[in-house]
Amino acid sequence: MPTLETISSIDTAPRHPIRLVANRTGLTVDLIRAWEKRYHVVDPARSVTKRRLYSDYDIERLRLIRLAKLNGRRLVDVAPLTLEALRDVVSEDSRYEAPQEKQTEVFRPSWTNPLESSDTRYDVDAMLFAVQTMDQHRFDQLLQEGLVKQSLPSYLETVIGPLLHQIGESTRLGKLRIAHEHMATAHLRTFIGALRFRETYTGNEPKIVITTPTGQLHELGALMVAALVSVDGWLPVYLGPNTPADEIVACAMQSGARTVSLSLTYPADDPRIPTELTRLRSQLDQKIPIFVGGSAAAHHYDLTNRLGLLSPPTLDELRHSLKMLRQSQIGASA
Amino acid sequence: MPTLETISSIDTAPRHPIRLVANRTGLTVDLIRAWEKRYHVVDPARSVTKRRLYSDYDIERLRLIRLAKLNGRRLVDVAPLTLEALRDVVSEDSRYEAPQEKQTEVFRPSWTNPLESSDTRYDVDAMLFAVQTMDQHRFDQLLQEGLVKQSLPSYLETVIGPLLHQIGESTRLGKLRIAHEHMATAHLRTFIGALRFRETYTGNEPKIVITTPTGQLHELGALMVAALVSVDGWLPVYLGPNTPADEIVACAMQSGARTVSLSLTYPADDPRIPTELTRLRSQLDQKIPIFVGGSAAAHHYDLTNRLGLLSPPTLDELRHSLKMLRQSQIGASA
DNA sequence: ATTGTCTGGACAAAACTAGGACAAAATTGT
DNA sequence: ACAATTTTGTCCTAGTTTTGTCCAGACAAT
Repeated sequence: MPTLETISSIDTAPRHPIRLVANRTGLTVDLIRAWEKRYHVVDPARSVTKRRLYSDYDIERLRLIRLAKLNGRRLVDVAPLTLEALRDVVSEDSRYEAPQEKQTEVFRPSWTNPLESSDTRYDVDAMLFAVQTMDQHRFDQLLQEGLVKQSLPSYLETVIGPLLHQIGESTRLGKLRIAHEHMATAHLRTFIGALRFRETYTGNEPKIVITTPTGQLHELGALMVAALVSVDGWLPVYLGPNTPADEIVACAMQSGARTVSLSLTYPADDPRIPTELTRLRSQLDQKIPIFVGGSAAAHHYDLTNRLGLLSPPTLDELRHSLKMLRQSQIGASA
Repeated sequence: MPTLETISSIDTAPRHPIRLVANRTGLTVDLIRAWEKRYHVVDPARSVTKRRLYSDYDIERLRLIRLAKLNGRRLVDVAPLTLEALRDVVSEDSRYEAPQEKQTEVFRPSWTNPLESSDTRYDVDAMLFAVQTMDQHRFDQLLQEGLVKQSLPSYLETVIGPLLHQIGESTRLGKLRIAHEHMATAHLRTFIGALRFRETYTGNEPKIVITTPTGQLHELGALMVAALVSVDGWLPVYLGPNTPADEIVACAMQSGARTVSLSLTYPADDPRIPTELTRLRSQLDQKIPIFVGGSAAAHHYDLTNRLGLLSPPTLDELRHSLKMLRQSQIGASA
């Protein structure tokens, strides 16, 4: 069984000099010594000539204590804790607020430079094949791999979007069974749903209500939007599919959302769409813009135009519009 | 499980410095002190050097008072309230346009289960409260916290199950809006969906097809089963909701599944249920047992009995049946 | 011989406390 | 509608505690 052990076994053999510990933990050499002197945070072994020798265990502890301090803990309180207790404390704290240390954006290539289309087409084909053979593990693996190759926005636009389209088409043409489509959809629902929790939230983000109107049961488009906007510092209030206009209004008011985004896919000509959109626009504060997207949005161009709804043709344009909106509304903070 | 603590009701032990409280509540340090000075909003313990030390209880109070203020309450009015009274106030406010009168005991559930400890009831209450106030972050946090306190199976049975039930009931009674239910459902869909990926798979697990039959659109019950069985070494082939019998059969055959599990919730008396179940049983290899569960399974007791379907009344019994099944088939094949 | 680590102590910056000042915002009175 | 009053968030000062950095002289490592 090929597993990588990270948690349980940490080497307690003392061997690292203090300089290395400083580099790994982000603390200064002086500080490590001061902590030891004052609070016995660690008790490193010594070489024959009294040099401090730290174990991996010590390093992990120091790392965690530093994080705990960033979250507002006092050294006195965390110093005597065991490694496990420290882990608990840090993870508890991190659930409340984003860690002060912003993640380095090294691995986020610009979304203006998406991968070669041939690459992504290959990816999508491989995914379709995994679906067809009901190889869930492979499917998941491909999804994960595709994600690390590029930024989340471009991934959504160049991989997930086309994949959804292909799955729909293939099912319609009989290349995939309904069961295949179901499995893929269920899997993607979990996968995309988890994407927005890759971001950390501070609580100050402007909110955006995301859903689909009554009659629209396909939620993956809306979910993609939720993942997308969370990258740009919005907090999605995601309601799933099939939400009546009244409820969207109530939700927007209660949550204090700045805007609303709807996704339309199937059926494209559902007669409830005009009714619901009209109702929504009339009941919602005029200062709150409404975005309409999805493959069926084009069918309602006249309507959205007349109601003053915004329908950016691509996810990229949606992002751009949201950025503009955010800049124009720098104001009250709770 | 390193340390199991009695965190269930809020800890009153003073230990947090003011900085951490500020981080968690979103208030400034100055403000916390000002509130204490003027209205004795909290009365933190002191360290030997007069530093303020706050308890979790204090933090929760401050959090709620902040929410109450955001809803327009005056500090004078809310300052002397107890935690419970504060909850009621905030909950009432957050209902936005509440024409209904004194339903102050909103979330003292009439529904009680002897197996359920007061701990988990408290958890579920807190979750419902988070849903009602549309505090997604808090909701997620509570879900995560609840999970680390116990094993996944018991968590599903004692927390998630009752939570789903309560959300359904509260919505039916008008205590929650549809928007609240949607938000909670969407969030839980992501959360529960991710649970089964906590397990590692070797590829040798027996497979189980999990879905709901045509007409049953609620998938969370089925998803819970998927998470549950993955703990016991099954590989769920999860198809989402609303799968026709033919497709279930095709999926079971292609994937080589050993068994099938269906979840029935709403509508309980859908006429398609007997049709679909009968069709499924007749087309599927008789050696493959079919499990039927969910709150509506009881409505079809006669039918399931007649068809030879298994309907374990609890998740625990389902687990047990699956274990038996697995043992008997391992013996038979090897 | 140069560089790094050790101990112990000194010192400065940051964080906290108490009390109070002040202005913006909300509420009340006219 | 306007002014007076109250409420509320922020800021200031001055003294204390906590925490990070620096220094000096001795010794060790390369």
